[in-house]
Amino acid sequence: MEKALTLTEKKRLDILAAAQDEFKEKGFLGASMDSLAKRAEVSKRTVYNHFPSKEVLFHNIVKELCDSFSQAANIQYHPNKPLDEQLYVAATSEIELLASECFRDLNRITISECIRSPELASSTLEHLGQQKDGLHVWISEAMNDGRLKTADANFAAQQFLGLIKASAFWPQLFMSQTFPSPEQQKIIADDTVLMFLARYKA
Amino acid sequence: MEKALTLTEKKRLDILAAAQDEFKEKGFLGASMDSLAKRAEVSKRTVYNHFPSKEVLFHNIVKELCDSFSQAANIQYHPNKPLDEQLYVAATSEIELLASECFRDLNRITISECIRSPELASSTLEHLGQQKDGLHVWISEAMNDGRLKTADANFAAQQFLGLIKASAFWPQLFMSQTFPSPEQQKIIADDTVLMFLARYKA
DNA sequence: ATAGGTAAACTGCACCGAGTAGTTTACATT
DNA sequence: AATGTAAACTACTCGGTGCAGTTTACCTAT
Repeated sequence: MEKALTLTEKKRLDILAAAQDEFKEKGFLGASMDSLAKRAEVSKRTVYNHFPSKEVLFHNIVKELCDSFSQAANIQYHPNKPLDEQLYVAATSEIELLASECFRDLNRITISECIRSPELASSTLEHLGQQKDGLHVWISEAMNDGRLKTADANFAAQQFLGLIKASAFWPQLFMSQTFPSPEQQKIIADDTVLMFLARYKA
Repeated sequence: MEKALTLTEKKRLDILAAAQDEFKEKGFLGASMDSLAKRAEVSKRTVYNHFPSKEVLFHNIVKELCDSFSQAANIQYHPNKPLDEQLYVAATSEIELLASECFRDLNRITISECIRSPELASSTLEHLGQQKDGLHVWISEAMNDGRLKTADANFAAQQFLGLIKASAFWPQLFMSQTFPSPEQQKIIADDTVLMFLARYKA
């Protein structure tokens, strides 16, 4: 079996792709099913054959985007490796996530809707909420190991991510700033680790 | 002249108040002029007597909210006072800003629109963009004074604010978390200053 | 394997009811 | 008589449906 894309399946993918573009451009309310169907080069009726409503289609897009993350990034605590080295890996992989096209797409689509729809916020969060835990657990273990000062590990993780996102997420999302270059990314990662360890290193 | 609110002026204020609620609840696209007029207990015609279009009304709301900040918060660098004390004031006043009802209203109204309308983003930013400069200048002066390690003052200011917003802004905006209690606010401010000085103190 | 037939999917359009921003009309209050 | 009002109205777009006719996919019979 080669590509073996039945026409129906192909149309379905066309619709999903077009819907993603439409929602990304205009948001949920601004998106129009007519315009979306035209984009997909598909009859509107076909759209409704695949998805019963605009909302269902929207949630399909969100779920699809949520699932499209390799979802690794769960750093493991190593008692013997230097802390800065391990944290640098964590920072780099977080920046890489923030830089990835699909993650930025997901946020452009969902975040503005989340302000007025807490259920969407919590469902997306829950749908991909593990990577935050990764860092939190790492910090906990390093604290228990006596290599970091004891403190609120959750709060510390929030600080760590806040340092990164302040330069490599929020400005790009709302002020359409360009994403940091690889050199800038390295500075951000280095400085985040530096600052974090300056505060928490035992 | 006492309160001397002409009936026309009173209606104008009713309309502005109702519009603010409507936009805050439903966003620009979701808001309806009919519902808004009903909210203000005013004929729709009256709305259009005061504001020629939905867009103009929206921009009036945004401008009004922008102007409603006392806009102090511009901390002054004092070569003799302790750094932590001065920074603590800065952190506290930033948190106070983030906590203020009108600032949160402004953000609930504008931020989701900013994702798809860069012009609105830049115009609002410009309309209240000075308080960022305050901290930036303070850090610059402290660096020139030799009391902070020399570094990119802009980046450092971004880190400082990022630490605060990670706990007292973004989670509340998108995940409708409750705002930190005064005790939590104190922890955030303390820890932000602590971390910042651990990294930058000369 | 090829031809033929069937069922499912797609198309394009007309259409529905609801709701939109914005305008006009006709009445009521002062 | 003058002003401001509510209600009706315009011209549209929206999400969603019904339907008639066409295309595709697939299974069967030769």
